[in-house]
Amino acid sequence: MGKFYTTTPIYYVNDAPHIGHAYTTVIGDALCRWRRLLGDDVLFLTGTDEYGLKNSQAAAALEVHPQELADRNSRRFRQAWDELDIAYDDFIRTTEPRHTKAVQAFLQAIYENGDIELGTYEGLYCVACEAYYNEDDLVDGNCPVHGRPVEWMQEDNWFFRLSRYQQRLLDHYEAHPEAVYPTTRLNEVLGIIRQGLQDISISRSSFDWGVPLPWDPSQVTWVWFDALPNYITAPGYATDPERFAHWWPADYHLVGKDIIRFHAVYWPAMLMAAGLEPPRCVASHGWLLVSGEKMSKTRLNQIVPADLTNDFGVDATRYHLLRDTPFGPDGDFSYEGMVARYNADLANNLGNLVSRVATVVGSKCGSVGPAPSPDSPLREVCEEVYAATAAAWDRLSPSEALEATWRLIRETNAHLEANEPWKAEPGPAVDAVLGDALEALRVVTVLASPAVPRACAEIWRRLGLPGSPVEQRLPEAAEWGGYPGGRPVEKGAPLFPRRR
RNA sequence: CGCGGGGUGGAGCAGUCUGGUAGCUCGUCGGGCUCAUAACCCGAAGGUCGCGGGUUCAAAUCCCGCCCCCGCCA
Repeated sequence: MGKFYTTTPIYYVNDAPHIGHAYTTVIGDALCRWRRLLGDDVLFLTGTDEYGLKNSQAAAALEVHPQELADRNSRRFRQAWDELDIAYDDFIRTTEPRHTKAVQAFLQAIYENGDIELGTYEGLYCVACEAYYNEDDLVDGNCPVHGRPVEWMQEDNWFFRLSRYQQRLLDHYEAHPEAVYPTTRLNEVLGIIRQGLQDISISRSSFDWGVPLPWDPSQVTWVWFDALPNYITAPGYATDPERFAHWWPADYHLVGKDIIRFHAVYWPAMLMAAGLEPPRCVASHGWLLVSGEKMSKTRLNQIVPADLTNDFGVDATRYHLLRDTPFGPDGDFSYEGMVARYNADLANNLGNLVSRVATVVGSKCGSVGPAPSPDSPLREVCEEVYAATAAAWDRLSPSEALEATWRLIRETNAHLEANEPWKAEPGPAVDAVLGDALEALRVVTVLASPAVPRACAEIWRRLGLPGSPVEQRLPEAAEWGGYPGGRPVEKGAPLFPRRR
């Protein structure tokens, strides 16, 4: 089995977690859970981005030290992920010593390769963006993104010679078109590169909340140049070369479409400049919109994960994020949509199937689950469903993976309907039908466990199976006939009570 | 201006690369079932696939033009 290293962006700590952050993180978590089922050696990394002018200013406004604000908000992200059952392997904070060490080694390597040089930067600067603007980019003299006044800034800065990497990046993407996903984003990235790359200023002397440049401690590293290397810090760059060699390059950097430029243009060039391999794939998803609008603090339309987990539960929240929005385009989140999806897929299909099977096993089999029949018509469905589910996860399409898995639930409902075991006298025929249903549920429970881990563990238990779904290994665990029979089956309360 | 994406039954999507009965989920209507969380199953209605040309025996699918929506240009 292979290694599988996947990252989420590290989240900026001047903001509280909302479902946009949760969306990326849940996708990464489910994907990694899937790979663990396949037996892969998995490293799933998330964390927080804590340096930079914005954090410094946010802290000043609260009259606390930036580190204190970072501590406070980083904890909020951890809590949010705990509440969503995110099984990260490492949670990195850019203010940790291990990261400082890695960033400085990384910068030094690029510096020694001659791709960081001194220059002068002056211009109109938006503090919120931490970026300079041309005058004609401004809207009414204000930042086009934030609508706030810009400031005239001038500094002697260190520049990364990004312009030297234009051709190498194009060559890289020609050789590895799979390195940006989906293809529409690759086209966008190629467009950005072909339009010409400018050298970028990577240091700041105007404030000190950042990683000092190793050769010029009067300057701190620009926040993006410090943030991106978190992906190499965690697997051990500059601290554990052997471990780093095992994990790098990353298999997936999951990112929102707004930061594709940083991840698919700057970051690969930075890695090349430091003599490292670029990531295997930068996978960019769209935004979760709320009523067609981007979530933002100023619009006050942010939805925090706890709003949903308190109301619907952890599994339902995870399921909705994974199932409702295809990976790639923007998706629109709505409460109504979530209720509809919850009722249709979780309550009416999965939850109700568990209930009806358990009830009939109770009345016809004395609550002892019979074994499935080897030649069940569901057997072929099960094989097709596994193949489709696995293929969908492989192409980073959780919504399709779940859609595929749910087909087995529908077919099982139909199979029960066709045989009506509740009408028949107890006996081998009834046993076979119910054994088939139990077996289908067993497979569903394994396949759906990356998305809805709690419910799947509970169903597993109610079926009388030993261990838990996460201990199973694919593809064997999806092969027909794994339900042993003779196990006590428990009815239990509805897993997903119908809403409204 | 340029670059990229999108426009498919009431809603949300797939199909477009590799032309050839337009598929899925939800919703609606009719029927069945009454084991189950008024859930489940079967069937039906509903689309000139943004518009106009072209290529072809045949186009949602290829080509040309246009309209509308969105994103990128930090």
